[in-house]
Amino acid sequence: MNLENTLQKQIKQALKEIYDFDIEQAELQATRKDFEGDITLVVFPFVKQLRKNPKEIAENIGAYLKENVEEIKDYNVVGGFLNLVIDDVFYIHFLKEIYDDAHYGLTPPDTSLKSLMVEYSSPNTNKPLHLGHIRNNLLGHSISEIYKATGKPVIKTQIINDRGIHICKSMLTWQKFGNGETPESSGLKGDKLAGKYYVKFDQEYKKEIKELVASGKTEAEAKKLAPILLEAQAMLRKWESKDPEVMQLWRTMNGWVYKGFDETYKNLGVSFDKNYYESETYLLGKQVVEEGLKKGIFFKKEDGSVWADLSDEGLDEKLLLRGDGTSVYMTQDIGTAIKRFQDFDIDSHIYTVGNEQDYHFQVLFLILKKLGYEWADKLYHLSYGMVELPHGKMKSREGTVVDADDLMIEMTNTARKISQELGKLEGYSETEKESLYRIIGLGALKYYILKVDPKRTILFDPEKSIDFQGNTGPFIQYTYARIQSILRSAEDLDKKDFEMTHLHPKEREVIKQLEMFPQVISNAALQQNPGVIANYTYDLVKSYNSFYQAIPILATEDENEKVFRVKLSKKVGETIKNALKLLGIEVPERM
RNA sequence: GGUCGCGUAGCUCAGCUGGAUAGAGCAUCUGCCUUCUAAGCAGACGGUCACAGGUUCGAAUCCUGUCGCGAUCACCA
Repeated sequence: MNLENTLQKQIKQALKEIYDFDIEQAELQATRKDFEGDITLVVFPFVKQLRKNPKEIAENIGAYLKENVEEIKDYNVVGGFLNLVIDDVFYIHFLKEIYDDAHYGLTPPDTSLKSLMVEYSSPNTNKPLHLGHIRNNLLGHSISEIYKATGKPVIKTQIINDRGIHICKSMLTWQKFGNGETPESSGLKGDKLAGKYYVKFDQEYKKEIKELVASGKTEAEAKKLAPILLEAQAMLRKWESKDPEVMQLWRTMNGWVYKGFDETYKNLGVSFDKNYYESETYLLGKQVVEEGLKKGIFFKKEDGSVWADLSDEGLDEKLLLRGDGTSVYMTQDIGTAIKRFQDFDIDSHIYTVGNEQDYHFQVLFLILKKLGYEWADKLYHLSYGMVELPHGKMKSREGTVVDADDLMIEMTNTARKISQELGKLEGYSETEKESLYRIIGLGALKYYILKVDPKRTILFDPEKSIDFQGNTGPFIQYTYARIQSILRSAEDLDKKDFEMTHLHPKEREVIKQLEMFPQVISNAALQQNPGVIANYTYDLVKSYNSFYQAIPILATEDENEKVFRVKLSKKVGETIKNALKLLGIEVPERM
């Protein structure tokens, strides 16, 4: 039983015995730094019913707890706050207790639970990944890791938007202007090559619009009549009728793109257990919608289009099938969701998708509920804010995107530059150094993005580099490296035993941070917010650094204390590593 | 216009399931490397928690309204 539970129980007992009063839950919080104590009970909530003054209640409970709970050494009362002082021995025992568990805080996979599916990334195959995708991927990957750490089995997936007019645009311009260019012949990554022709399409399209407007058409007409657009639309129709030549081109170009994506994913450190392809799933929802129509859940309009009426839920009517019977985005997502619950033994699903689609998911979940799927209540939209540049949103057609690959390279370069200036890597081979620069550079990038609450917009200024000092990934990694340095010279001290009864305040502070880790993980899962882990890790590291700087470790005279401090350091290092792993951040042995 | 989200120090962000005097980092300034890695530590400066009401013993946190920013309300995905 942990301390918090013990206290809850004893406080209940105290109120019962002293005042014959029952409570559900006592309000406990960490004691503010300016007061003596570790845990504080807020007694205000009882004041009204007990008709006693807060100070008196707090004094009585305090005396009772000091008497009956061995971990409580002392107490003091400030206003309606009962500050409890925990015995150092409790914290010392606590460290001993968790010391041998290398997975402290992490719950092993509970195979009796059904899995959670997490969808993220979900790119279009006509252009490379950019900073927005990086945020998406990091969030999806991290939330998967966090759930796993709570014991929940997780299946990671993406839906690849591999069909549609946007892909035909790239295909068409490649056919017209590409002269057979391939990733091999051009040295370009496959996704970059496809993206190049997507941009080319837009340029040609704009040129044609200009010409049409010059010849007397209105802008609106010109946009519809531009020959290159008509050609792309014709290509899409050919694709839908499985024209062999178009299919061949489509497969080839998508193949290039997948290879490019794989490289980016690998560099970013994310992966998927199962890929879904829109070309294979886009027709899935139709049947379900037609059945829903028969059951009267949906309705048909005069032109034959099918709709869901969500006005009872305060929303509008939503189109599910076009007048010509073809499906729309919503129809596909209905089908895909159902298929996923058929394909896998899952009971819940998280969609990592930008907040511009909040409405879409609100509607999707409602419709699935109307269709009677009991799992509809366990669908979540992990909605995150856009990554904006100083001049607004990124637009791939206008070339104002921050490319994912370029950014990762740039971060690695910055790490290299800083590291070389500091010059602390004597004895490392070039390969080791390069690997280290990558770990640090990506650590900075990932932490920078994940520490922010997902729902907030991130402003990214390419002119200002991402920090490597202060509340950053490298600061945390640096602390880890420092600890490893100590352990390398500590010989076998970390395996010895120690006896102690008193702690330095800095030591206390560090152990108190360690104690919070399991709770932090479940909080992060509950809030679906990796930032909770990031901020916790930062606090842990700050308290460790303060300890590190204030008191000697290896130079400690007393053998017991020395062993204790080495073990405390090792445990902090382990926890940093485990916490950063939840963010997809690696940890260096030196830096 | 309807709906949803956001607004905390010069900048970037915590805190928001109500509790004590609102916290970090960056930037600016002061100290600390002949002792375990200075990507660090100790400290100073910096706030009308957008604004106005309300609920409460207590509000940055909950409710209502106003203002500002953003998203969305496609037979696009």
